Amino acid sequence: MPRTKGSVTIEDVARLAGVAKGTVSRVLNNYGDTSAETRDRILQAVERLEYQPSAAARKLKRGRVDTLGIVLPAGQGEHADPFLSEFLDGIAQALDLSDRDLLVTTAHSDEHAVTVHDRLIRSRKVDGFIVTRTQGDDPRIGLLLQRGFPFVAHGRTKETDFAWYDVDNERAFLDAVRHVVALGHRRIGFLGGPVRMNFAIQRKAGYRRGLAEAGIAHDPALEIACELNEMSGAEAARTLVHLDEPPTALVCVTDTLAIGAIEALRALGLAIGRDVTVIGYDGLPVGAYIDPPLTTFSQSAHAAGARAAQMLIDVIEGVDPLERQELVRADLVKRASDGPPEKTPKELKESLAR
Amino acid sequence: MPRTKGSVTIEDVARLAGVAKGTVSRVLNNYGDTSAETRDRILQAVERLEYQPSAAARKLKRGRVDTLGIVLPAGQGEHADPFLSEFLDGIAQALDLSDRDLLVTTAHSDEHAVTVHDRLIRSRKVDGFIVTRTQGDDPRIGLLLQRGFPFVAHGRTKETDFAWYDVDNERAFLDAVRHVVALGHRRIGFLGGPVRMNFAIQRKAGYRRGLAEAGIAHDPALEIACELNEMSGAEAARTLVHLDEPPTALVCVTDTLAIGAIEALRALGLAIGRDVTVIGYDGLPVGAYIDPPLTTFSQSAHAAGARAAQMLIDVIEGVDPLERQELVRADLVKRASDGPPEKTPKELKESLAR
DNA sequence: TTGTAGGCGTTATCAC
DNA sequence: GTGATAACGCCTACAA
Repeated sequence: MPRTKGSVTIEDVARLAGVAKGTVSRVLNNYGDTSAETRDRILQAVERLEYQPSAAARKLKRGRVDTLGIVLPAGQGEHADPFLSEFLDGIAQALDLSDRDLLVTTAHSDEHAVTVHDRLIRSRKVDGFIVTRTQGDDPRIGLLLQRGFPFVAHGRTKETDFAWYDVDNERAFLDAVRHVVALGHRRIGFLGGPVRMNFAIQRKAGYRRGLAEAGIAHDPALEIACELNEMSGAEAARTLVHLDEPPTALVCVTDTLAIGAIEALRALGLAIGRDVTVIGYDGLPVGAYIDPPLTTFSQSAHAAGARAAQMLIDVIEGVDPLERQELVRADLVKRASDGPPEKTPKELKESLAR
Repeated sequence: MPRTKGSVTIEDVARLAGVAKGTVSRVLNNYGDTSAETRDRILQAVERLEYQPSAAARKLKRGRVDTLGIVLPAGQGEHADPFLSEFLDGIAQALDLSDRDLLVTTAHSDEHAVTVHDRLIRSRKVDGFIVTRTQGDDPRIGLLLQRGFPFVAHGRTKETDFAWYDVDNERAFLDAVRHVVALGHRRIGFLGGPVRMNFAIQRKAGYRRGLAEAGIAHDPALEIACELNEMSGAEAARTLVHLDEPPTALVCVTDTLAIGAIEALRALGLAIGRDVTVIGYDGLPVGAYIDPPLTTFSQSAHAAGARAAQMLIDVIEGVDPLERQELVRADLVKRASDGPPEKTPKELKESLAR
């Protein structure tokens, strides 16, 4: 039976240093009222025994565990979400600087996610949560607000009275449309996301604003709501390109959709960046390795994770959540999947007919 | 009604049920010596108050936290390792079934990794570790063995007296060489990994065995040790292809290297799968989206994570670690980056000279 | 400046 | 069967 081998307690340290455990505790927590001499003696004992306070005992007394929690969507069909990996890495990096750790759990549905958050709160395993992929009306956030439990959301929701870190989605898609319009496109398709996702709503708004700004009439046929996987993107691209007046540019709500679209269009013999322009969003590393390399908007998942973690730490330490709301811009990463339209929609249509 | 403040304790439940807290505890831990009547009354109170035991207090008494730990390499240069993401997802899935959680930390060097493991052990935040990317001589495993702390390694080391889950790396690379030999290749390059990594050593052994089996003389110039990123793979590919007698097939120790190699070779105007065959290893989803889709060996990182987690749980619960050692096979995932050589090495060389 | 003691929420060992 | 009560390891008033 593997058991925790004789872990050193504060008692051991006290004995070795010849003081009471209370004194050891005070030194370790920087009360500053201990004499330099005993202080040194205690620290030396700590060093020698390699003493570290038990997280559990400490928690019991102080009510903090120095652990942040995150509940991820369980991997759908073996494919881990690359955005989340980078986001996690960013969190871990920020935590490393603050001697805190990250508890990771997964959930396979919205209700399950709420259950898991609740369990973690009640078992007091974490001090706060980072919530990702927020929805317009998010039950997790509802729970957290109701419980008064610290958290930071990556992305806003309808209600916004809490701490969040978000990308200016609307602005990014406005910029995307401006970009393709500047290239000469007038017929611009939009591969959107599930309507319950808040970011999908915001990005669609940006797309429409871009059209309006350029004086292009909005055509509902050019907007498709997709699931967030390649297949869905491929399907949507095929649908759009077979319209009577197909778009010469596709603005996609995520890189994953864009990659699926590119796959499908190439299979139809179209030259990406010349026959059809495709623009993604996320700045995933994968994007650089597909053919042609994907032009996209990048929000640095890594930076987002790191910043969200730090914001959460602040909130846990008592900062007003409303003082921790940050909106950042996504930047265009110009690669090779965009370019001036070499065909009119009509010519595009004809080239497919052959 | 769940109150926002002051979490429910066992005391609250006891009071509501009109019993002593000891009794509540016994019911909750299935001692089975309680009368059916009080049992029901207690469970009802638990339900009503939505009581959940405090993990910290429980830990203090029982010495278990129901939390597994993993220390990941900190993301190098913004690129999260896709293998690890899937591995994590597998762990999470297994844990979901057992009401345990996963504590994730990162380390930016080998020594740091040891420090972090040590800190986690001493602060008793986890019951055991999953160790990934083992090295031939691994300091983390040294520490864990010395401390007598439960762990499972994904990959073996020199010493193998502990629980591990590993892929038969040698066999996979033997198979890889057999595969390209069967296609007609005789000049076969090897993009290896850092020599301290155990899997790199094993894969190289498989490669050499494959050559020997086919009666092909081993040429040291065809073997290159790379770092595990695209750039390194690209560089190695360029070096090999510019040899006097370049290889017509490249067997790569990871998909990441293979992807880098493909990038570089395509940039030189070579047709992958015809001029040069490239084979990877890992079965990363990305591989399916590059051009051409990467032929690779798949070990299902997801399955590995799930299995490793379950093995660790077994070990924590007292199973002899030596009874938890598993070797699995990696299977060839045939896509389109391999094929019969259309050029001899000499012709390949000439086509590059132009 | 330092020692003593009570309590955080559980579980386990006693009595009854 | 069930109720007290003593730990578990730490922090922190309070006393000395």
